[in-house]
Amino acid sequence: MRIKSSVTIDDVAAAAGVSTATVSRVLNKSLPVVESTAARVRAAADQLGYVPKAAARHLAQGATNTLGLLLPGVSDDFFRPLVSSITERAAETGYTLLIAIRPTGRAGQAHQLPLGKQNTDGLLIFDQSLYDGELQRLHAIHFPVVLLYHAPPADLAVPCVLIENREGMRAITEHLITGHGRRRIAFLRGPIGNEDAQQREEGYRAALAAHGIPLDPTLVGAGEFQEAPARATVAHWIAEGRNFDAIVAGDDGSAAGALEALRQAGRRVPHDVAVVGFDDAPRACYLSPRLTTVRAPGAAVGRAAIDQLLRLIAGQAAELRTLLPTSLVIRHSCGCP
Amino acid sequence: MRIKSSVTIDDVAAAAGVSTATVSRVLNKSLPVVESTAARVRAAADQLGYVPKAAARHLAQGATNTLGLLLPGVSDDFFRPLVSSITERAAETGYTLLIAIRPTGRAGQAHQLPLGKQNTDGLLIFDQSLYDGELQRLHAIHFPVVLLYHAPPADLAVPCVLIENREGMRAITEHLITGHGRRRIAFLRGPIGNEDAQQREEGYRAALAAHGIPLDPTLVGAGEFQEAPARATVAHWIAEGRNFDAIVAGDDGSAAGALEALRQAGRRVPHDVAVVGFDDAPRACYLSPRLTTVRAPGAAVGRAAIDQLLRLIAGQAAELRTLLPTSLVIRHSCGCP
DNA sequence: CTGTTAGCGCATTCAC
DNA sequence: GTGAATGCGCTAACAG
Repeated sequence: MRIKSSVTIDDVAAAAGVSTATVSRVLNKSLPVVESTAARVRAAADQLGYVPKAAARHLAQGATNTLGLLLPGVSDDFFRPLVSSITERAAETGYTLLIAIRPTGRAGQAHQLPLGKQNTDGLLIFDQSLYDGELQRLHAIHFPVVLLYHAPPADLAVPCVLIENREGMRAITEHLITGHGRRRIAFLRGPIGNEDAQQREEGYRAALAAHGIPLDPTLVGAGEFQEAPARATVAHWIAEGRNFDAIVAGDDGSAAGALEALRQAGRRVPHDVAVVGFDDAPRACYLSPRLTTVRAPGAAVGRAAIDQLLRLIAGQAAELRTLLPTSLVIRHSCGCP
Repeated sequence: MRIKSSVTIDDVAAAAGVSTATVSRVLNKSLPVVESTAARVRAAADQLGYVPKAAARHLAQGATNTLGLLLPGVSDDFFRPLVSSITERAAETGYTLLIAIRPTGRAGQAHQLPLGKQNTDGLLIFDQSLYDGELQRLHAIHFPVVLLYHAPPADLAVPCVLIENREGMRAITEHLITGHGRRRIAFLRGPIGNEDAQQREEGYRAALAAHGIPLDPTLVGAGEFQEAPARATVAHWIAEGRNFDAIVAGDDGSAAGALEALRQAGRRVPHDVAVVGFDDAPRACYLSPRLTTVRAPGAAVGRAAIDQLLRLIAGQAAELRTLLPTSLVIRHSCGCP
């Protein structure tokens, strides 16, 4: 004889003197039940501390009521608003959120995704390095997926939510030119192959071109979206005696690195060199001087992505491409008072 | 007639010409199977793209193979190493991690925890504001729970993983006294009722007492573990002309606030006033001067907590109280070169 | 070593 | 409105 380990719907039904079907109906409000018996059921459930077991309902319903979020790591400041908004939205819509973080180091290795049809109803993917093969497989079985901050391969019609990298970077570079009269503007690139990095660089180039400033290749270096490489690059420029009066960093992390290199070399910011970043990461306003940057609308991206995902799950058509605007955040590192 | 929506174990069994039991045994390596048929099964599974449905195995096994992590928010830098280590460890041990973040604003409201027996095998809780009632209920049904960074109510034998707040703060305060000759040392308290805050203040007081420095109540103010309140407090002290040559901040966030207030008032750090923090948050080394602080071993806490939790899940006894050491991180804000 | 069978706990038909 | 019966997909006995 087995021991009943936890209270099930049967216990509640017995206690309330009704069938399990009725208990289910009351608790899920799926069908009308006479109020008097409904009350009995609720009382019994409450009294026994009954909580429906997720696995059982998932199995019975064929849905998990769970959304998955795939992240490349938790190490970046950048994620915070994004993850917050996704968390909230999922809760609001009654979904459980399963977050998986890609194991470090395991690059290119074919491995099974921890999240998928087996445990979620849909997936939010923010991971550029995701196997295209995986994505293809997911798409082939019509599994609901929305990409965050990056576009799918051209032949795959997977909805994505993007931000206006190009326009944001163009605008902030232009601000340096027209607002502060800078002409020798250096650029700290993000990782090669990274979409955001690519688009941001385009924006930088577009602004120069629009104002008749020729691109000086010796003023474009690796920032890698990280502090250390950016610092090294700028230190190298200084050591070589390159002449620049502003630095446009690919993101706020590399802006921090630039600031540091400048400080060590005794260059004053923004007086000698103006510096701007991208993302408006939480750090941005702790840097000194406070960093002028482009705000990436993380929270909005999260909300939009969940909305599209829910649409897919509901079998409706989703926006294939949601483009969210960025905005300038003027602080002091550009030279504004 | 229903349409089979996704490939199940039956499909694999049919394709391989074996029973579902054998498929299960091969895929879970739960019992030996002749290699030749095992290979057939694997091939079939692979070919069909079979992925066992989590809900079904959970239901059949009576376990979810899932661990829950309850966080108060994602807004704090402090979490990063902690969450990373928990994530990794869970993956290493073959568990799925379900992260829930307490909905903002819903204070004191009796609400059902999103995580519990219904969807996890055990819970890691880092949320001081958790209803004691909830904790009691969990404990009553012997549900595996480990508390992070805070102790359970005295009458509840729930394992917890703590760090040496008191000793860490004592040591860093002493460093200011013996290493840099400071005597007028102010303190920026954390939130009232917060355990960490309380213990850290004890450490501060202990160091003063040990060196015969009387506690000056006018030099103890609210830091709230946040930048803005700390800045306000220090600005107020300065405006009032209070005399101090060092500030011990309850955490790195309030240290940042202190630094800012000092800078605005033209006080030089560390020359005029030394400043130290607690946590060694990622920000700490971006502050200027780089912040001397106490390292809270976030990653170690995560690993220890998971290990204890797995022990509980396995039905073994767990350490009721794991105390992890903190360590001094000497940078420049204390006056060291 | 392998196939057969019986649930796991719940939602959901179908009858009444 | 309500109860009885069925099945979701899988694992774990139990036989063989």
